[in-house]
Amino acid sequence: MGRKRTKSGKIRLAEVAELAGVSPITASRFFRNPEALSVAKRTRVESAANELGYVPNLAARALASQRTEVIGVLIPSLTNNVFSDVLRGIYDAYEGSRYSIQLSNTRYSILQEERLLRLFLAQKPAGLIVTGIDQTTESRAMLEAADCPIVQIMEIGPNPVDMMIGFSHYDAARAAIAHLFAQGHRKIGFIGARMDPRVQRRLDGYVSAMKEADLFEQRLVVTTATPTSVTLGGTLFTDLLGREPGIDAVFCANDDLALGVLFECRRREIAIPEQIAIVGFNDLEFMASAVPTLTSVRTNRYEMGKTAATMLIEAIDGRRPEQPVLDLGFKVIERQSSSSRHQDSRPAASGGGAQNKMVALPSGHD
Amino acid sequence: MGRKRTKSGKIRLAEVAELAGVSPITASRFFRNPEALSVAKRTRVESAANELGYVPNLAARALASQRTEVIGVLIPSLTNNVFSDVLRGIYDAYEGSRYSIQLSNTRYSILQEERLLRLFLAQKPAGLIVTGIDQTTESRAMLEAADCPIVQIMEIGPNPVDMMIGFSHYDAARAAIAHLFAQGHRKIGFIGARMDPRVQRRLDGYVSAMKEADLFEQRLVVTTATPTSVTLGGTLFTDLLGREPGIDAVFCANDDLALGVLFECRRREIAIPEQIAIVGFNDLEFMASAVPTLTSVRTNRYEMGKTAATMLIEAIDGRRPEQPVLDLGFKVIERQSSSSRHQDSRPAASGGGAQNKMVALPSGHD
DNA sequence: GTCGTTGCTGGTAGCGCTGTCAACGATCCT
DNA sequence: AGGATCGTTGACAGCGCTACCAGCAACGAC
Repeated sequence: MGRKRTKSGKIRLAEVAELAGVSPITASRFFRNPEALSVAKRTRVESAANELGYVPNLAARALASQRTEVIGVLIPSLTNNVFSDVLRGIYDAYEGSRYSIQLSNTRYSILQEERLLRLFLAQKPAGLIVTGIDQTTESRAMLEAADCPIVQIMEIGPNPVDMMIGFSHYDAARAAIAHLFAQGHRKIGFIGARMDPRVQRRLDGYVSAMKEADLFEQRLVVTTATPTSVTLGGTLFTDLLGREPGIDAVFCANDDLALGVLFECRRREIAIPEQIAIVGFNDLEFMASAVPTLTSVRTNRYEMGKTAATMLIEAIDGRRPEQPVLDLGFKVIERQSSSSRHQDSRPAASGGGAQNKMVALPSGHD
Repeated sequence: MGRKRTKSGKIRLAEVAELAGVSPITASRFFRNPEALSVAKRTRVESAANELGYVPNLAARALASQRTEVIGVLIPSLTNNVFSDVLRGIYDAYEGSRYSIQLSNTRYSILQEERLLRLFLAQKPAGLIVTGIDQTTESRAMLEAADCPIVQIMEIGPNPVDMMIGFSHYDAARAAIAHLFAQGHRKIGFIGARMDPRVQRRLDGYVSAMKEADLFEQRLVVTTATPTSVTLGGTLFTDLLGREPGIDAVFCANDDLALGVLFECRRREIAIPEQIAIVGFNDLEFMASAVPTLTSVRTNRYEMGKTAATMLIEAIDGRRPEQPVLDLGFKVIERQSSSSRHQDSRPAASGGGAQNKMVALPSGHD
């Protein structure tokens, strides 16, 4: 009871209050809701805090207030370029806000995701960002029972838990195939790696487009559960050529694979796009400077992360978006690898909310 | 005072203790040091906790124990492949441990790093991982005053704050140039982007090697503060060719730039390696499957992250490594792009602790 | 002049857990 | 047998902050 000022050299709120000549609770309010103080006390507390170099104890705050200022982020991979762009957007959006990010890696396992979710929710996060729409039943139940805002990112689908931001991988794949059709290609192969739910939906889009044109054959599809890589692109393409030497185009489920195909074609002296056209997915930076330049489906990954984080913060602060489901769309960027005219960077088909407009959830494909 | 059992439906340690028929403090000990309990009580508490689905309140624990189980990680970039590999190693090492990771992005700014450090240290982290050895004086002082283990990663140098794990970028660059000399190259250009301290040291290594051979010329060096990209590799290479058309090799400060150079050469129909040899840095996955395959300096990024995290946890638990500075070394992976013999993947020079052995800090270059 | 009403401030009482120390029986040694 | 030691357990008192509610002055409406 008799303790006073710094007991172990560290500055507590009580010290700040004492220096400012106010009660601790008034000093506390200064940090949470400065407007509630009179201007005189506000400046007194502020200068006292600065003078002492006060930094609040987050653990004490969390314990007393029964909530944390932590945002949980669950992503499947730290390595994949796609997620690093999303993450960058998320971190950028939180810059300067009072929230901090707790990142965890599910390694593409929904069981791992469930385990992490349980851990996160026990600490009462201020909000949660989760990847995709394929949670376990248990995870889904926990998410719905959670009393914090939640954003699902990377794709859109029916029945959002709360908010959702992404685009239709299915439609994007269909647009890529439509582009190849428009260029006169018919025997179009598909190569995919990892085959997580989003890659699977790209495959579904490919299959549906091919079936509609009555061109689908199972042997045009080569996939593997192995994580993606450039080298793997070459391997899968070799496999595809072995099964069906007569293909005239390849749709790659991501750009790493597409680059691998490019190199494999070079190795085999296959002319691109004359003999085989290539279309990738994600439009990573290198696609535009490859030789030949590579067509890809551009996705707005950075914006996705940034917008998700922004929406989440707004929702935490009580300002829920009028439209909780946001389709960020995609755009087929036509380049030399699929253009008979050898032109560069002509935007072709696009879909969803490509102009970053808020749009209603398009009727899902399932 | 009169409260009892779940006040708001949530399970506290007190509930677990009550169900197990022990005092709260005994239940608390079960989670921190199970060996201190008799086997009978241990199993009783364990089953009670499982039955109730107890999850400890981390904020309360942190407040009461005056320490957190959070490891702070400060890295300059989330986008750069190099750091995502390191991060993956760090996250893998923490998997299953009781620590959690708090990641922050300094954006290559040592002032930002200082700000973040202040924030982190105020929360009494269990340990800290920081990138590089170029902190501000203020940051350095804070790190030295911190009462938690600290690992500096990515490079090694004199005067570690505490522990250190990395390799000599200077020596690695010298080895790359030595390799090019051995292949008969003399007019060797350097291209570099971002020019963070580690890239700068690679440049220093290049300069010293060239000067020793009396081959250095300022116009062979093209650098920019712009962040790296494949496209930028082509641009810088174009610039270099403009200044000195007679170059016979390029040492690229990273692999993205090298890939850009490869494409630019293809565009200009410059034969690799006959007309110009290319050497990259980091040995990213795609280097081995490019056409031609690209020589690079392999660095052990994943191991670096994993080992750093492991060392840190050990140190937190009181088992300090006998050798606090660990040189993970590098290896020049010779491939077609710099080999007159057109062979693939012949390891050439290597340096530092390339065999993952603990080695003493080699005498620094500065 | 009285009665709200508003704006600001402070006191009290914990949030859920753990550090410290004391107490206890059991075990060991001389 | 007596004392010392060890292993195990529990009581107490906070950790630093905030939720809640009460108090008080200033003000306006009637």
